[in-house]
Amino acid sequence: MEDYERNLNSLALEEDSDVRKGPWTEEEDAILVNFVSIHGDSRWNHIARSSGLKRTGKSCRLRWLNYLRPDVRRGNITLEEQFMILKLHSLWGNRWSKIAQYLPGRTDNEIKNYWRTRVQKQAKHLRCDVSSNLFKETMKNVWMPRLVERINAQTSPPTYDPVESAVITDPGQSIDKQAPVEPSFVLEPVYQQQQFVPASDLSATSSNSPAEALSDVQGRVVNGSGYDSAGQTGFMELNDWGCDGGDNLWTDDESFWFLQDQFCHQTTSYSYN
DNA sequence: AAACGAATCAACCGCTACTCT
DNA sequence: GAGAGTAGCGGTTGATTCGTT
Repeated sequence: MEDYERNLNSLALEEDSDVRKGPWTEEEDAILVNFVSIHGDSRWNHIARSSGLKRTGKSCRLRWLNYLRPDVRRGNITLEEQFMILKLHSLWGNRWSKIAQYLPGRTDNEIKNYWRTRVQKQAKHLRCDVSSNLFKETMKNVWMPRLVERINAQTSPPTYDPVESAVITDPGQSIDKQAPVEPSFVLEPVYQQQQFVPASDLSATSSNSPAEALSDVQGRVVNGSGYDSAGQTGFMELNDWGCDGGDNLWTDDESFWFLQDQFCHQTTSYSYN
């Protein structure tokens, strides 16, 4: 009996040591991409076994979803995406995968990381809890309006080429081929004249869809048909409005002191016409 | 140039929900 | 309806990168 148990344990150890963990190699990536192209992106345990990859199905799935999927977007979170994350998080909380559905190409992992590293960090600086009403109010009344301001301040609208279905940030330069094809929403070119609702209304909305949520604050509804039958939106063609990837609300000291000042005095002095 | 701490993000883990037999 | 297998989600960890001294 003891021998039997010992054998079982050693077998388990063998199996454990046979499973690869840690960073994926290019070779593994290539194998996984190949198998997914043949078998589709489901039945991950089957893919893991039949591909010869010494990975778990779970690991394969994660690698595909977060990295290898062709529509994964790379680069910094844009101001518009930051706004959407704050807005949707205020509606749904830590429902990362749900939030990610409305930020095409962004993964739940990425959004979760963004929240933890940027947003929670600011909360820590301000010595308050992210779940506190005070923090939520600050986000609603200060940070989100601040984001809206900065989005508005971006001056050069992109050219949308319906033929290429891609955003051309500079007509002289190459087209961003990563841009989603056939976006359901396109910001109107006159967005610089958008009228924004008062900051205090930002979370007062009962809207349950991101398109509504966004239009709540933009005042001006974006073009497009909304959601497909699966409830998935094509989102807005918002990326790269002349926003170089480093443009981040949370990283400059000026923002921090500004926010801290606002936070301490609990003033809400924003209004939009 | 080196050392160190902070920030970032890919990957893992545990759990729950769902599907199939 | 029960149980097994699998997919998906959110929390956490740890390796790597970046910035500062």
